[in-house]
Amino acid sequence: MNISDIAKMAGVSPSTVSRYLNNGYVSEEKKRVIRKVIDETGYAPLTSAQNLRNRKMNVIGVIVPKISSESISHIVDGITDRLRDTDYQIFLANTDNNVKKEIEYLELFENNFVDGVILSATDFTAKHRQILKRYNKPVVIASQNVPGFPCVYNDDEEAAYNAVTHLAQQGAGHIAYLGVMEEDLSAGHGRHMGYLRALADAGLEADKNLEKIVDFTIYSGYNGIQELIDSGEKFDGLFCATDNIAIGAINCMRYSGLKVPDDVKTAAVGDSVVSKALFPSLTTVHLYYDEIGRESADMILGFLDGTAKSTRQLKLSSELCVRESSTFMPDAVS
Amino acid sequence: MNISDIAKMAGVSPSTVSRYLNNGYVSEEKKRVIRKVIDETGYAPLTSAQNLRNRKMNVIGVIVPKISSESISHIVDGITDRLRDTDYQIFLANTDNNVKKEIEYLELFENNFVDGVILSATDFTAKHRQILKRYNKPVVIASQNVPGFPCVYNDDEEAAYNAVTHLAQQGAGHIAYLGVMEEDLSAGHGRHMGYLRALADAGLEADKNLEKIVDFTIYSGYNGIQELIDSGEKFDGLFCATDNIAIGAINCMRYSGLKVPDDVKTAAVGDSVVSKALFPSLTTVHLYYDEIGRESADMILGFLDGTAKSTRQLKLSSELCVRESSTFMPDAVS
DNA sequence: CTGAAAGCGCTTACAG
DNA sequence: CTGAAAGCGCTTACAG
Repeated sequence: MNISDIAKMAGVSPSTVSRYLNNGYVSEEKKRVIRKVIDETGYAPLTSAQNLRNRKMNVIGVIVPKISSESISHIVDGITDRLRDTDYQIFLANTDNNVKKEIEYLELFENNFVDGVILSATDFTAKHRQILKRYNKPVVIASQNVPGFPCVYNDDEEAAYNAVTHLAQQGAGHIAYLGVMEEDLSAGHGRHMGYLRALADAGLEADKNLEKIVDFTIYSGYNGIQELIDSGEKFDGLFCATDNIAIGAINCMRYSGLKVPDDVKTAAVGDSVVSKALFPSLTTVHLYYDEIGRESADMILGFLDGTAKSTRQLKLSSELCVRESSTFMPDAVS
Repeated sequence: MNISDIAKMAGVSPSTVSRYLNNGYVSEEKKRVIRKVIDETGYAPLTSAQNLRNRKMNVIGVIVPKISSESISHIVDGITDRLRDTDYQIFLANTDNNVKKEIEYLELFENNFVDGVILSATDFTAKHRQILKRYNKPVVIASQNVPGFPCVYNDDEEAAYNAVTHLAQQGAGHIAYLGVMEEDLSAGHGRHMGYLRALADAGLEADKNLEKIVDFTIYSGYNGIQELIDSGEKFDGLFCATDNIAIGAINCMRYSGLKVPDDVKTAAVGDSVVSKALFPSLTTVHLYYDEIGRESADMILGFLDGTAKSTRQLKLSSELCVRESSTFMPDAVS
């Protein structure tokens, strides 16, 4: 069932059917009969033929490090949302935190499947830069600030700054830091910088012995704070680069007899769904990941339709959510 | 840069280049020179032309209700994993729990983009059935048992049965139920049935007043148990259809002065990442969603390569994870 | 307003 | 082992 069949059944030429389907320079009479035939047959043009002919896929490639991550899935939700009323579909590529896979997809997408790419990388390497320098399709980097390339990202520095400043205001004088590797420009470097700047502005001394680099898991947070406790260092505040790290850390502190927030005021960044439902509920910073997705999609759409000509960077703000872990413990418990 | 350009540069015909790229019935000498040209130019065949010619997309469509859900993302992880070493890519369609969108994608995929579909629906309607009855591509239903159609699913009934039986063994005599709507065959109907069967087998009486239908959110769990408490009904056990419901419920009980597990032994289904890190940690049933993804992908691959000819249903087992919420409260707390 | 023709880039019988 | 030819289904100048 192709366009010629439809044309025959409708008693017109394939050109006319095509015109009906596209621009629509067709007489009302023929429109009627073509519509009828299409309705009856359920005909739909074959996209691969259209793609070949039009050099257009109507698909956006979305490369993400891990789909089973709350932040990533919200980015994807945001993209989906923005693309909803367009003709574009999403082609999702999951790299499983594997930089090699990421590069492969970038190269695959350059000649295939998609009209543009939204890339959420954890680590933007020289190789990334080299490929994107001469990429033949528009690319938007979601959730990371990469100067010189189109990107949409959170102000991680501000997020951390606000959380740590809040801890200081709550009376914490020795605020420990549980973060992730600096190579991660957003969650790693950015939040660490915010932590340091907040300490400085609050007149507190930075202490390398109170800082630990862990990874993104709950367990890693648990172990990280355990080491700190075992080392004998004293702290009355704790800032964690992510909610998951904080969840693990709080759990460990509880089993170690340290009370949150009484002994250790704690805050993190992420505002994951559970952060509100934890006990104590977690003071954390809400990052608008869905906005990142929406704005990234919007930006790529701009490049695709020619509206946006020059490169651009969009930085989004965040919102501190003060909860029990830095303030007070509800009565019911004691 | 197309196959003819490459052919000219290599001094051969396009047919030979094509053969080099595919079957490979080419002399060693020409292979060498073609390889050289391709390496230098970075040429890659245009997929849309191949798609048109071969009537093959090398893409699996994956329709999911919500990507920002832990179980769904694990299904997607599993699919990605199984497809890793094949030529297939994933085309992800996010329906946002909108049945209409689900139908639209199903229809879209019938003539476009993909060779086969993995569908994770919450609600399998008559419309679904009607479309899939005469679908022209293989479809596998992930995470739901739909007799007559290929599917891979959890034994939800068994999962609930084991959890509730465990609560009874821990001494709970009045086990409340916080579940989701029966239309959801898996999380709703299946787990409810398991709950009822477990009560019966434990010699406990089912009590409609101890059952509440809520939705999938933490808040809904909170409110559900609040209503139950307000109604004055007494219960010393609680089974929740999902972890999130349990998280909300436990939180509510805490604020209401009910101790978990001392006053109310609690269990759920899901084994989400946080369930281990909650306080008390949550007794729950681990469902192998990644396995569902892997097996669904495997099944569709079987249909696509012709290995699998007849329809089939695959039911996966689960694993009860006993934790604090049904057993004991660690010392550190009291 | 409409149709015949050409062509997008690829692959695969077919003939040699 | 290799190349010329035909064709996948569509769209868009072009001529009328």
